[in-house]
Amino acid sequence: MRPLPLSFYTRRTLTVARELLGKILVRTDGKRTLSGRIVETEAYLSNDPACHAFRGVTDRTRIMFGTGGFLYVYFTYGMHYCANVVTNREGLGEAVLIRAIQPLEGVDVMIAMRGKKDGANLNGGLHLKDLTNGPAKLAQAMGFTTAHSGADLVSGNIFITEEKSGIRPVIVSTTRIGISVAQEKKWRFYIKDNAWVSKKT
DNA sequence: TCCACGATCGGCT
DNA sequence: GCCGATCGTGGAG
Repeated sequence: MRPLPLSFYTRRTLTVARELLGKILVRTDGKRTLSGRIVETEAYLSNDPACHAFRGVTDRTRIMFGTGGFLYVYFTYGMHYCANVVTNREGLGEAVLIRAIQPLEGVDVMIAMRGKKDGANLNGGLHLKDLTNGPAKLAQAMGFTTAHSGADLVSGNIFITEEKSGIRPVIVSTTRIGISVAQEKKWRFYIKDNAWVSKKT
């Protein structure tokens, strides 16, 4: 299980957003490993008014202006965290939002992180598909907060790796969710027919 | 300083 | 389908 190399991230953001689909997002502490297959992403570009980096460098967005291959986590709506992958070259300010993953390893831990009881039968109102089918949900399940913003995805214990099968997923591209500007750009990508993709379209 | 708003979610109708 | 929670961020003053 090797992290994707820096060269994966330092390409065009739309390319990275598509190619992240089917890859495995991993967080490990040496004891437990949490992982999930990335099934939905959104691209945010430097000339894009919906992008956090659009208005230039701030304390929050500084990491986006570095080189690709780092994690960017932001806090929103007073209660949620969302995880992004910084892409392309230094100085641009581009990233890919990870919108949904299909849980693989550490499902019991993810359920606990999501604050629901009884991982055995999921009868507490939490269905398995609701565990990580949204950007704030997967961040909570993986335990990502702003403390992890800036994490090095190439050499750290949070990383992305190739799927073993190497199967190329069927990709759908459509408009992004939850933005008030640049709504026409079809920069949301997801794996067709995957149950973990977020519902809204 | 102040203040409007958000790359969301879950509960309620 | 609608609405409230809840607070960091950044643009305005």
